[in-house]
Amino acid sequence: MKITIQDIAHAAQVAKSTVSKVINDSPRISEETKQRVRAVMKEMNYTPSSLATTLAKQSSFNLGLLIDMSKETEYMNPFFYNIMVGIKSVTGPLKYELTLSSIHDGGPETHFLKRLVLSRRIDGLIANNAIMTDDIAHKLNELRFPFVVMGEYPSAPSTWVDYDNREGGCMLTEHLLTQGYRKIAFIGGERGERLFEKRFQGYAHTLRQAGLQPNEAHNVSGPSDESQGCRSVSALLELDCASRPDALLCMNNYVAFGALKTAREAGIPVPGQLGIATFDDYPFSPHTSPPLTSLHIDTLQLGATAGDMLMERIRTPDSSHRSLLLSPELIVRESTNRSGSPGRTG
Amino acid sequence: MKITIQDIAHAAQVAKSTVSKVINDSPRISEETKQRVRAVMKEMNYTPSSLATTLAKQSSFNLGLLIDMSKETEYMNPFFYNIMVGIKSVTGPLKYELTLSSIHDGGPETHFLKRLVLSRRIDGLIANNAIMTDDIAHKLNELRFPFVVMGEYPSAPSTWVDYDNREGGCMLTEHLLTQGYRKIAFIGGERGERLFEKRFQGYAHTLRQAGLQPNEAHNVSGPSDESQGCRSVSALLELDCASRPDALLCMNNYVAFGALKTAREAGIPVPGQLGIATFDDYPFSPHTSPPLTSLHIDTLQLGATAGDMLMERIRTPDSSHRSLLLSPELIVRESTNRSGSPGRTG
DNA sequence: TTGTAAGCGTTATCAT
DNA sequence: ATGATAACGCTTACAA
Repeated sequence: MKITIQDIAHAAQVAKSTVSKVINDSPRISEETKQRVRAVMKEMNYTPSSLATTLAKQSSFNLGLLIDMSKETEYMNPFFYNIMVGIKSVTGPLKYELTLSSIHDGGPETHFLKRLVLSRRIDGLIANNAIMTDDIAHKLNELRFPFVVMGEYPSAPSTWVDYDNREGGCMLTEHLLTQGYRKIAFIGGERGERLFEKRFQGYAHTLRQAGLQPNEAHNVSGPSDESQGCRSVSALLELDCASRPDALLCMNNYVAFGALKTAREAGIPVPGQLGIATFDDYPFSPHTSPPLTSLHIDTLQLGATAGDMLMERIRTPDSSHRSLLLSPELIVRESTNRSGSPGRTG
Repeated sequence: MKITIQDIAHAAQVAKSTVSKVINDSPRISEETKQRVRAVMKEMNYTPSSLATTLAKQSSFNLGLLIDMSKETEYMNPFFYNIMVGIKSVTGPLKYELTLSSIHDGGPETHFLKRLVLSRRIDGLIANNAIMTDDIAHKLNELRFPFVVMGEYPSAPSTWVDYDNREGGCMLTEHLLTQGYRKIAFIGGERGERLFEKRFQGYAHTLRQAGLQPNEAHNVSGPSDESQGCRSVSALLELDCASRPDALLCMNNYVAFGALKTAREAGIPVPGQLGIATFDDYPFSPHTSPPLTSLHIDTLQLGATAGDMLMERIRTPDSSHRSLLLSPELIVRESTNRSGSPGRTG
């Protein structure tokens, strides 16, 4: 037998509307009544039904986090927990719950738009850019439904946050140049991948600023995994002294790990003869020998920012869209530390 | 202007109760009427409000996944995504949503029991054993609220799943013995840690079965991180030939990584002079040189099983509690491969 | 300051 | 096979 607002009203000798006002701490209720009603609520161990509240208030106080669980994006897996904690850290205190949803849940029949948005199960949505489409964005805008995209999404009006991958490319390249490296190769990733394009842009830009330019011979694109790192280094070692790189910029930890391993096997001293820097600080960077200079992304911060932006859109759904690029952090470690040594390679 | 069941009723010239029956595909409605009503619904782009359905049905069709976000358990972080996908893979098709919750959300004032359970926001709960207490378990049982614990939880009546850590300890030890290793040290972890106790039990048991026993001199407990792996190996290398171990069983990948690194620096060949096996296959095991023999835990399967068990409890809340130990998988790699060589160490 | 009554959008129970 | 009507448990004008 569960107790309702009605029961409290009876027990406290007031109308149920009065109880409701007490629950919501309305200023038009006397302190005395509040005390009494609260006492009764506590006494009877009463908790309002969110099912009813939700219907009456026409708001679920629930947010959606939408991802595509069918593809295991290398990206989401390790970072998901942090992103989620980041989101909750700002939405939790505001009493919002967070519902996880995969686009393809419940069969292709039930699009998430129906399942979550139109059915009013959620008040707002955070979605990865990997699953966002212009259609969806337009539809959401049309419905004036609050949403935030995680990851750049410039192709349709939307509010999004991302880390600045281009700037990241600049930072790493800049660092390598400062350390005296001059022939820097970018390894891992392929033309057409959003992440690669941005990062490579930053790299190329910074090189040109320094009066250098990407060496065509260094062009070894491919998947961003360990074996690609190995292959890249093997290939680059074949080059003649003049064009052989003295530093590597890696797409991620796996590529860097493979590169480091192959370099070691080839007897090339790192960082002495070959500097290695990489995007991401997880999972290997702090652990390798030598530890890798890397570009750290605060995924907790990313989630928190997405949460902030979503709350703002919920408050003011008609405000204009905005987007934000967060700055990554360069973590300098031994793999690029050539300070002191003039470091001529060849 | 959002359209309700009433609007559909009008447009289709039927009572709203009829529309409701069509929505729920009641058999007492003529095929003809169904067609017509469905057409209208599609036409008007109608989606039932889950807020209303939920109140009428007295069920939220929502499950809770409860964790403690304030402590970053090494455990949850990398595995969270898989666990979650596992849960969704079984609950999603059954039309349940999954709500993530931290125990401490919304201030200490609002206990999750109130926030989620008593308020009826969720129909069932999956919780990590790290946050479960006997109090909570009793309370949930008292409320006849369906819940499943992830990780062993024998101290109070509950339904739980876990991987069999004791068996894991047996499997790894057994494997090392089979490879001809005889002086096996267990490194990483500390007395009192649930995980350590179980794993160590399996290890010790298998040794004794083989007529051996844990060498007291091998006792180097401590945190389960890389530096502990390094320290342990350094310490063990100090021992005289007789008691120096010929194989290591590591609490996790970080310990193993540290051990491997130190062994290499000391010029000890792995697996020739020292075999190394470890719990967990993430994040290093497949990538090290040599790759590590490890005990893999299918976290997706863990989530899926928890989901299954929860659905069962929701269907039959009064069935008796049960618990399940899943078997881990041994992945043999080079770090323990001494086949062919008699492998005497000293 | 408190009470009355009409929603909120469904489902469920009866009649018909 | 369909329709009225009462729940479901809370909020919110509007009255008193």
